[in-house]
Amino acid sequence: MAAKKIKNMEEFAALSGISRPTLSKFFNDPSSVRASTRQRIEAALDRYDYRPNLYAINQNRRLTKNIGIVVPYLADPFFAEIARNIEAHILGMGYRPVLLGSHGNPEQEIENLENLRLLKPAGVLLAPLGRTSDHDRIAAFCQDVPTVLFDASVGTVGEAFVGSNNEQSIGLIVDYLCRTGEPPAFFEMKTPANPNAHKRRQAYIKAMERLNHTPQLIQASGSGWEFEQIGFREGSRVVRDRKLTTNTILCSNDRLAIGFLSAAYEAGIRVGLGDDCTMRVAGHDDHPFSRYTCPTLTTVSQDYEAIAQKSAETLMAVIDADSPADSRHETLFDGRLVMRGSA
Amino acid sequence: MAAKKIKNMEEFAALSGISRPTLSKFFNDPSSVRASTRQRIEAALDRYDYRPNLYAINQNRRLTKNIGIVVPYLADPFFAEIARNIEAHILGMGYRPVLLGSHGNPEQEIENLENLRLLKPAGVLLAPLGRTSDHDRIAAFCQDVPTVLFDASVGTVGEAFVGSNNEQSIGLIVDYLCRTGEPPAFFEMKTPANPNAHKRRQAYIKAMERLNHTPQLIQASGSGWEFEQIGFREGSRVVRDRKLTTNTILCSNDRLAIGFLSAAYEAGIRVGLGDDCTMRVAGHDDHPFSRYTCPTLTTVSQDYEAIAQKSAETLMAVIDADSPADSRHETLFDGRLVMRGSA
DNA sequence: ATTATTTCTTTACGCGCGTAAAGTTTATAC
DNA sequence: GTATAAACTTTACGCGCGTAAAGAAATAAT
Repeated sequence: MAAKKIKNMEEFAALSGISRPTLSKFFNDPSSVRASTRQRIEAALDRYDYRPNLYAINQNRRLTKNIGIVVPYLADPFFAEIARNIEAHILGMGYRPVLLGSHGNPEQEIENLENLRLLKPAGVLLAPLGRTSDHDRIAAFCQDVPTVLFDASVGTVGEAFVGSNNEQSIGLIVDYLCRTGEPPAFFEMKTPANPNAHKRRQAYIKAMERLNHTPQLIQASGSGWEFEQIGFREGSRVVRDRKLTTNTILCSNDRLAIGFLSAAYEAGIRVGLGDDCTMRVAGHDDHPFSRYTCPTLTTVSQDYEAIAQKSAETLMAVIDADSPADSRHETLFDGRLVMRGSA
Repeated sequence: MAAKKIKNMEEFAALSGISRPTLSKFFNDPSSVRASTRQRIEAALDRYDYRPNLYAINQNRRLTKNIGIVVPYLADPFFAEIARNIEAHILGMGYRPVLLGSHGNPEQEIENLENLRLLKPAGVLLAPLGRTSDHDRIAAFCQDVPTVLFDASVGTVGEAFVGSNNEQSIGLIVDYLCRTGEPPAFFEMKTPANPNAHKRRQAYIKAMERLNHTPQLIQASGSGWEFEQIGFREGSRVVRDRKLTTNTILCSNDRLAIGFLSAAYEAGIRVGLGDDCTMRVAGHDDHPFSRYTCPTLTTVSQDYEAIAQKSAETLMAVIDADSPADSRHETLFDGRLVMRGSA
């Protein structure tokens, strides 16, 4: 990599002794040129250090090699983690990931999509906000850009959906909790930001009825994405009132559970399985922090890596098919029980 | 916003009755055209729904309106939160934030910078990995692109640095801990990923000596960015061995403290200020989760918003000056003591 | 060696926009 | 009302690359 600064492909062609159209072919797909010329180009490349102008490349392309990734909330380690996994897969497939967070804001979500549109992406992986999303505009976007939804769905929008099987996973942990102690009450938000919450509530009710128990819902007020705070506030109320008919709480997600555990601790209530414990708490998602709560949180894991990989693969399939698919494909991954100290 | 799809600015010019060069001026700066024509354009804009092609715009510009934001680890809520704040400021200044995470990987960090280079950004806000960063290549990047470092510095690289005043903040909490109980031991990583860690260690030693106490370092082995895990592992060892000559632990950062608290809980040691407590633990950063630990974590807050705002403003100043500054400006924000339950 | 095939070079045009130059219209000043 | 400045229109070129077409060169097949 010498000092020489190279302005454009023309100049690099002159210096490397390869015609510009051939270079252009090479940069679009190195395997599309003869092995011998490829070597010559690569040799020249580390002598002269040239990289094609990104804007000029994409100007004429109808579609770029960009893949948009949109998640509802980047400061939530769950999404940060899944985004990280997806990024890696996108890169591995020779595409450029562009990561955007919606900050829990529907308008930001739409703006992210509109900004992505300007990038002429080959496709988009979208984890929508859910209930608060602007459904129509998301649908319109999916019409124009190949889009795979993950984590949460918005109606039947998008070419495909990859998520977790809430019925299975909630059933799993309800079974476990009932088998090992009192049947759980279900702790959730009254107006949850995420559509998975609805499915989880229904799955909870179904599982409880299957086991001949009466479902009991605890619904926290509050909105937004400060789940821990909501879990803490409502959790404090719950343990103070002592109106519960059970000592076991199943939280709709781990972040609520983290807040709940904190509230229980502050109230001097010992949570867990020990003899001195008076309460059990379980969560859902296997959030990165759930192994460091006090006590450590029993939960159902979502397979981040599997969801990431399947999402990326599905999008690639849609892009390669390039005609809008005749059917909308749904992939739901089963959860796995993660037994820790809290239940 | 009618159906009509518009191909390019030429076409929009014809439909709106405004010449293309004037439109070009408008899109680059709406206030640069007469108010009356501006209204005509805006009226046409929501009749026809046209947006200039991003790639064509940027092709001829030497610099774009892009601002790169690079953080070492997006799955760390601290960085996610600060990135979120910075993004908002960048947008408010009429620029386009491009957020990239380095996943704790120095090569990824360099690749992020190289990718940013292709975007011809007006400037970059970089929170470097620190010790493991490729200093030379970061320095080379800063030579070409106006860059402001934040959170952690790399030598004296970059046009400016915005961070926190570790000497003040560590001094603050050491003072507090000594005033209210036994002087703290300092819990940190032996080979910390972050250069702030070194400054904090030195600040701790200095503060202890100032108060005529003997510094005591507890250094956890392990590398990477799984701080909670390292804090948990080493914390378990510390509370098991009982070699400590003090009941008070000051952790180099909140994530270590979170792991430590979890270890203490598992070991049945009560942490906090109550009569039944045998240990105090404090952290540093006011991490988003530190208010939900058990007990809640006493710490020193970094002013996320102030750091974000100052970083963005400083970068703008550097960009507007457009000549490399004659001096490197450092801004250090003081920490604020956040008293919670753990110490 | 001859033919067929692949890969390359040469030449040329277009993408959508920035932007400069020269001339024309509109607003502001007197 | 005229003079002057500001803002606009018209015209034209360039940016760096994708890509098509035609011919030359290198490789593979016979």
